[in-house]
Amino acid sequence: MAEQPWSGRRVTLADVAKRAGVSTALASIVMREAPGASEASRRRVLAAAEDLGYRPDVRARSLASLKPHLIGVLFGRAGRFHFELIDGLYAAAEERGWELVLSALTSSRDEARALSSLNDFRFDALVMLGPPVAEPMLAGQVPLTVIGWHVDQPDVDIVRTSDEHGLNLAVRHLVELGHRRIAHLQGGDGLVAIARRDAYVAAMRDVGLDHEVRIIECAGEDQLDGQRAARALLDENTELPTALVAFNDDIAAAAMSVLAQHGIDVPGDMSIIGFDDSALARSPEVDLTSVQQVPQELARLAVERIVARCEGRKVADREMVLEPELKVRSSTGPAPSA
Amino acid sequence: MAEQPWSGRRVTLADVAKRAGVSTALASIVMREAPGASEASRRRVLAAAEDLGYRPDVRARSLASLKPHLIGVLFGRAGRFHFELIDGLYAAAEERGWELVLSALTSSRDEARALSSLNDFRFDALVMLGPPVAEPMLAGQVPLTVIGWHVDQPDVDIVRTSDEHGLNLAVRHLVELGHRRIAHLQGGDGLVAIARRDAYVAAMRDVGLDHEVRIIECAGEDQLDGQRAARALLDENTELPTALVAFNDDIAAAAMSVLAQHGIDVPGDMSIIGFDDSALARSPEVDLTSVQQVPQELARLAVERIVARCEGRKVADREMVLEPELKVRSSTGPAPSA
DNA sequence: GAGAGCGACTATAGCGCTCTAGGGAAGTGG
DNA sequence: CCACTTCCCTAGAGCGCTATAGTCGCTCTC
Repeated sequence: MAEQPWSGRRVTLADVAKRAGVSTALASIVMREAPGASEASRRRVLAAAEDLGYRPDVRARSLASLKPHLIGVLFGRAGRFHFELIDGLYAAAEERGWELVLSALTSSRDEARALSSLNDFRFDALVMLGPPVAEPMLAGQVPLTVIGWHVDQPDVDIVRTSDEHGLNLAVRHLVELGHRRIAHLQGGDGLVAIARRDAYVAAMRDVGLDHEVRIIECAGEDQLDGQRAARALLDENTELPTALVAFNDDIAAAAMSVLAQHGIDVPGDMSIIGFDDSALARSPEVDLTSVQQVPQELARLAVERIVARCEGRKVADREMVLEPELKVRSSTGPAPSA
Repeated sequence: MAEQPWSGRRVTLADVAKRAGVSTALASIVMREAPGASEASRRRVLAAAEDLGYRPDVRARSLASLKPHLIGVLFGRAGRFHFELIDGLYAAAEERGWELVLSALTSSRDEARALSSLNDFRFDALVMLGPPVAEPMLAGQVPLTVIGWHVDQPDVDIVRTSDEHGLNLAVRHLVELGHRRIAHLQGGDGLVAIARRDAYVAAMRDVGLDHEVRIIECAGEDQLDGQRAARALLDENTELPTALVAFNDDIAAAAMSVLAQHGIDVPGDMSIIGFDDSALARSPEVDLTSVQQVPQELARLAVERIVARCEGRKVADREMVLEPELKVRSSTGPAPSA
């Protein structure tokens, strides 16, 4: 009865076919870039589609097709890094004509819930961005790719930046600058935070500074957490480190500003290194030396491998680890001469 | 109970119908809670569905149905508040058997792009969470609801918290405590920031403190922006305000910690009020007086009104404005006696 | 000249569901 | 006993697309 005023009938494949004077089957062939159409009709169909402003209906397409070309994406509260990952996923998926179906993990919506509602779309592969869990349910039941951390389960594809390599670069950079008392600001007790902490410890051992290992724990990975940790460090009244390697850029920047307020010069008195190389680190006011993660690249690799897997191609290694670079900026400098 | 839902052929309505010994039509009636099934068969079908672990295929359902029961959601980089909105939307939609289709707005994926990919799902209503734009495209073409800010266009439903009322509460609370020099920390130049700033100015006028209006601009709405602004304020070397009303909790908390480091006691020397009443404000270490927004409530109202609109019911007012409460905590106190 | 092969196209059967039209059985009223 | 409901229920036609199995001219080969 109440006719929806906004609903002009949608343009369908049949409309396009009619206008181009071909069958819907042929129009379909053209639209999905399948072989079997002559150049002439290909052009005609494409022109008709363009004229009518035709866009295929994802629901119908994925229903009818054997492979829906749908990637489910599970994400948590998106910090900047996660958000850029999503951005990258969109770009990579679009490039291949795949669609993304997002599902959020919130406090009141756990993994099972988010998954089952995603499942109602019948995706053919799943990407998890977070929150980092050690054992994703569904591992092995569906092609699953985890971006950003390591899981032990087999049958899970992993794409991540090497924390080991990143922290190695950071520590070595500092050592080369003459630092020895290098502390780590750990960002909470999440899987990633632990991995980076362990990587820091390993890196310190590598350069023979086991005995200098010093870990300062933050409650979480936000700026406020970094501030509190930095303040706690100053209050400790022990000998200060000459360099700090933080879990991420937020914490590093927050610590930096606390130090500045206490008259501690960066990098004169203390050097600081972040992680992610986010926009924050790159901003001129902060100008933070940081281990670079390239979310677009991680996303691209993840999609590439999902597509490969869905097409039945064999995938070489289950875990792809990108070796990050260290972006050196003005927050690191020579160790103060004792 | 449930089989492995992700391996092998999926359970369809036909399977459920067969097991229950009824037609798919009847099974469908039961599954979508339509009238026209006896209690006995209703129970039988439900049991069969449960046994098989059946979940309807959203694609097929929304394809076949006249109203897909799909709500498109456009969101930007989600801060805590946005994320809680999404959470609330899920809850409200689920309650009514509707589905959400999320689409992210990123730097490289503008409104048009995000919309057209959403459009491929043929949603029947759209919710925008951000970024706040003054004139959403698609206004009037599709039932559109904007959560959290005001737009002038007709044909757009609006659900938001009253900034006017919120800042009025904040200013009045401070005035009652004896404050006169009340400044505002403006969070960037977004639509919401401007609205809150104007609301602050109006509130000051209301209490006859026009001449005390003082606005401190932050570059954005993050904690770091708040820190910088607070530091700039202290550096100004002018008479300090005795109270600060911030754009949001993040900025307020950041300012608070800067003040603390400068030996300025909160609330002894200066009172601070935030906005959102986020988890941050509620945390015991921060314990910030804040204007409360209830994202779940905003989300619920939005969904309610979308459903109403799609069912052809008339909707009373185009704009719903929730009057927030002020949550008083320990960051506000009597003005220091001059 | 009969078959075979090939490229370009179409007919049509689904995909998993919704929903209208209608069927049969039981209940009601004259 | 025959309408006429009412209540359950089912058949079957789509929704917009994909994909398989053709059809239809051709050219090529022996």
